[in-house]
Amino acid sequence: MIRPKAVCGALSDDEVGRLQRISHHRRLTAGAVLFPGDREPDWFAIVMSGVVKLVKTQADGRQQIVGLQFPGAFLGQPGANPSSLIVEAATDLELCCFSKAPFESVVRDHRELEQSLLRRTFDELDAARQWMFVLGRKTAEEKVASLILIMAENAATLECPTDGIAQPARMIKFELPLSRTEMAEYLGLTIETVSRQMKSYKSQGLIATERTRVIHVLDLAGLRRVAEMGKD
Amino acid sequence: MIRPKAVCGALSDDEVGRLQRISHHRRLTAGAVLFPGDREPDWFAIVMSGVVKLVKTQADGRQQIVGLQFPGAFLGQPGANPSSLIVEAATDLELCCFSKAPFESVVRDHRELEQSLLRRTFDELDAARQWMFVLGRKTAEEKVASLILIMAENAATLECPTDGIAQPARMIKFELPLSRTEMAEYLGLTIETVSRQMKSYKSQGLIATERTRVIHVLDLAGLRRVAEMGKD
DNA sequence: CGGCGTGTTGATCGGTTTCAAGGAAGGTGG
DNA sequence: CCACCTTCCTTGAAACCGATCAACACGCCG
Repeated sequence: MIRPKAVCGALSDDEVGRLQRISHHRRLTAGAVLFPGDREPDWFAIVMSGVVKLVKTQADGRQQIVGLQFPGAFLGQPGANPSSLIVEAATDLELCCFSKAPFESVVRDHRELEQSLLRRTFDELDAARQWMFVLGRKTAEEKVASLILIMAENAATLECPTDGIAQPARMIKFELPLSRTEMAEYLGLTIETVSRQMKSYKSQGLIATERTRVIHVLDLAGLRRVAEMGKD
Repeated sequence: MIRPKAVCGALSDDEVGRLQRISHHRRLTAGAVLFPGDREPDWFAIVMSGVVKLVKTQADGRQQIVGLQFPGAFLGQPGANPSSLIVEAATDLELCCFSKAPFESVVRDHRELEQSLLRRTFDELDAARQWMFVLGRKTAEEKVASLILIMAENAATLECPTDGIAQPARMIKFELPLSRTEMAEYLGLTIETVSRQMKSYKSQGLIATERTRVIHVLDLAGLRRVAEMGKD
């Protein structure tokens, strides 16, 4: 259940009911574009399952993924200036969608929702800044490890919502929601460098892989160490 | 006058009056630490003049500036989870400060203020993501040019609040609020690389400098071109 | 004058990109 | 079921950009 993680976690049951009445469920397949980024979106959504990527592109074709949205995340910025951001399904997706006008009217009637939105946006901002550190100051080796850790953390909280990745004993195994290309676009690297780093972790016994997309984290502490300070 | 740019731009005169009654003016000198980042701040502020830097640091000493706050910006995140961010005066500063409890009570009574805060935070998030593109995908040459452009834009809007940097004819001259070290920390580069790029722009006739801190932008369009796609 | 902080310049090194080729997985049609 | 194709990923060699190391210049202040 993802309600407690989503914006609606701040609401009472009957308020959630009102939201549900104006919501509609939607399924999308990987690669689908939710918001093309060139016009004002007229709807919002909560991610129920799957992963969404936020992409900045430049005329010459360079792309940078500037955010990933996991289940529980809110898509769209009610009342904000439009931002040129392409929002795309990284995996198959389940969404809980709201049309612009009805949702905004619910927000008007429920201040807690707006506050929840503000808190969530502060968290997003913090995550973005954390990632700016990764982009600006970490080596390729540290970057790729950092990304795997984020994915592992997400996978762990999805399976076991209470305690995240805390308990050390459990085996961590999950499917990467990103292709090598997407990993590179998130990390500010090339796919070749990503590939080489993955190989290096494998030979160090930190991870193992199945079919390139399924990751076993064999040495979580070791991976953390690498993500923080490279091979030293 | 910076009121229209700040959060209080959304308020009526007497509401601004109420804010003013709970505010106190503060001056700080460059280098002063506003929030050390290790404990919950118990106050907020609006930047009246000067530039504030937001810094992420790691145990091994690596630092990344993850945001700059210019006049009109709001400091602090009412109701957010604490984030480990060091907030520091890049230049001498004038602030309009609010204690936590009184400000939050004004926010409770004035929803427009909260909405304004949300909109502002969406804008911050957008700026952070824009900068993630710079950090992840731009070359050193493009990075430094991008930074100079941001500074120029800010300087222009400060002098002439109405129209930003639009008019092409006017001479743009301003003092850099950042040292070479800080520029490097914002760009994910070393000071040497920043220095070399500046030299290169000078020899290309894009900029001129006085005493290393005062910049004349001689060819704004050229600088924009370089910031977007390097020397091609 | 000498010392210190800040910025510049030069030489060299190394990590990452680039370029190029090969391999594995999955889908399609015969 | 297999040949073929396409896409994604891996691997290798070479080139290059930015980092590192080191020395020097400049302004400032005691």
